[in-house]
Amino acid sequence: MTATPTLPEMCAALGDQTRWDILTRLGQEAMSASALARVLPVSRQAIVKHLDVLSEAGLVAAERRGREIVYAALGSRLNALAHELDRIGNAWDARLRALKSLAESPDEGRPDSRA
Amino acid sequence: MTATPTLPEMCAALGDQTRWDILTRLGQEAMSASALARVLPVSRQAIVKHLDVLSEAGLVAAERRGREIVYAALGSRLNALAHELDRIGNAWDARLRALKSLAESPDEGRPDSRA
DNA sequence: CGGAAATGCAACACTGAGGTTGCACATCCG
DNA sequence: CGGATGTGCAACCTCAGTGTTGCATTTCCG
Repeated sequence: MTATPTLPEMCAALGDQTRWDILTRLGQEAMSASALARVLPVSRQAIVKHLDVLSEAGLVAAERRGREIVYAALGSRLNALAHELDRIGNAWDARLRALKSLAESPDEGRPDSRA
Repeated sequence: MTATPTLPEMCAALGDQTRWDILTRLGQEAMSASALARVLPVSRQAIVKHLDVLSEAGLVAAERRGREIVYAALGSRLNALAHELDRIGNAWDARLRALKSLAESPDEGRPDSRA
């Protein structure tokens, strides 16, 4: 979590099936990397790397508990991303609607080209 | 967009800076691959590949106009993705809140607090 | 018609993401 | 203490994604 991750970085962090597998588990129950490795069909080291990426994106929180480190999924970052994507999507569609209405109503301050 | 893209697939499509550059342009103005190649610092072929990915994800629409193919950014898919991410994020946080309240008041735990 | 402009197809190169294995180090528990 | 158990670090491998170049093909316009 060096700084606020960029939008592509956030999406890239979420663009991997294994990471979603991890997130799904962590969304149900906080657990350690070793525990995840026991449940998922990948090595612990791979899990650790994914957890690093997810942590960098602010999607998981790590908490040291004795000799193990327990991770939990954080919804807040995901909600923030969702909000941003929603805004962008609305902007695109607004643009499309504007173009469409312009095409459908030719007398909107546009020189007459037909009659 | 053969079938509904999976969540990781959608995010992966959005996990590239160049594709965001393309989407940003297409969100402002519909244009062809060649036109994009003139504006962006990558070759037309690279643009075409990215447009294929974006099209597969349902994020852009292609329309043939004469000898060229004009692409436009579609906000609807992005809004749908945003909605899904928001739901998931809320679920995670709900889980966290449930655990926290459970830990603080072990006797008054409620299994479901849905409104 | 003839050329400019756009797309389509294919082979190729390079980098990095994802994954593995092996071992060293830390930490808890019986 | 001593053995599990968990984490940390590093070298290594493989392949798909990103990008390039070159050329063939389609399509419009003067």
